[in-house]
Amino acid sequence: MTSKSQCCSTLSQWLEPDTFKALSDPSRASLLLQLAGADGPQTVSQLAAQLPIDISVVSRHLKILKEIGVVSAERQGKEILHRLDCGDLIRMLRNLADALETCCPPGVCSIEQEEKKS
Amino acid sequence: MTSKSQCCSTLSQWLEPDTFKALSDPSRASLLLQLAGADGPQTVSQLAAQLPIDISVVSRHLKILKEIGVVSAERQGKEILHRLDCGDLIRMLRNLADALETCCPPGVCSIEQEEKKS
DNA sequence: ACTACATTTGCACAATGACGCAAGCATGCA
DNA sequence: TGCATGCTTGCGTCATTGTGCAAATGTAGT
Repeated sequence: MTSKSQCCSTLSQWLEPDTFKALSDPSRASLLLQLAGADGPQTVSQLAAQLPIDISVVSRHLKILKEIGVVSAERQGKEILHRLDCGDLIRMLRNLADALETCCPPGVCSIEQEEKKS
Repeated sequence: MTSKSQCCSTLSQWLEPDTFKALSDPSRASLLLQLAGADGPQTVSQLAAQLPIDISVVSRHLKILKEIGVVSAERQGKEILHRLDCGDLIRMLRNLADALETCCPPGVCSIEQEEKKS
């Protein structure tokens, strides 16, 4: 009923632990960076060649990234091409930022509220 | 030199595994929601009372949330008041969203690129 | 059908992290 | 100084997860 409980439900909607967990591994972050930096879709082998981990591990990491929808894959002959597909992630990040801003605007949740610091 | 490598460095700047790791735990997400829903700063005891975990665990979770700067604390007598302080997080989320959008605009990284689907 | 290449899966192991309990530390009050 | 209250830290335990190797699966070409 209050705007507090309102913003809280909106916030919980975007505070998805599973998505954050998928992004919390350094190897997976490196994979995302590689995909972002490449000028075309990349095979598992190509991605594994740039990382100090086994190709089987890369395969598993890519599976996790596909599950949260930031990477999409497409078979092409013997190879499987991977590319970034982060439209959903971008929307989620912006919605979360908006929800946080609504929940705790500057001067309400931060200390500056009463200290008027500096 | 290319816009690809440019966006890639910007992206890596905001793809911080530690921050995501801190947000990837359900108990910590609950704590953030509680802080967002409360109308004032909360003590450790108050927060622990709403969760099915020991107060010592809550204390540790709050420490992690303080380390990434989404929660700030202030001693008041025997109690320690916690509040959301998510300005930095909001900025990080928006910067990451912008970096992702620059790196992989619709039609470049997603499959729609060549399929022009539907 | 056989072979070569690309990827995934089963298995074992080590590292990490969440958890509860008990003890320790800090603050305020009698 | 002694005691009660609020929080943090040390320690042991258990579940999860990242990892490599080897075997299995899938695909294309001979």
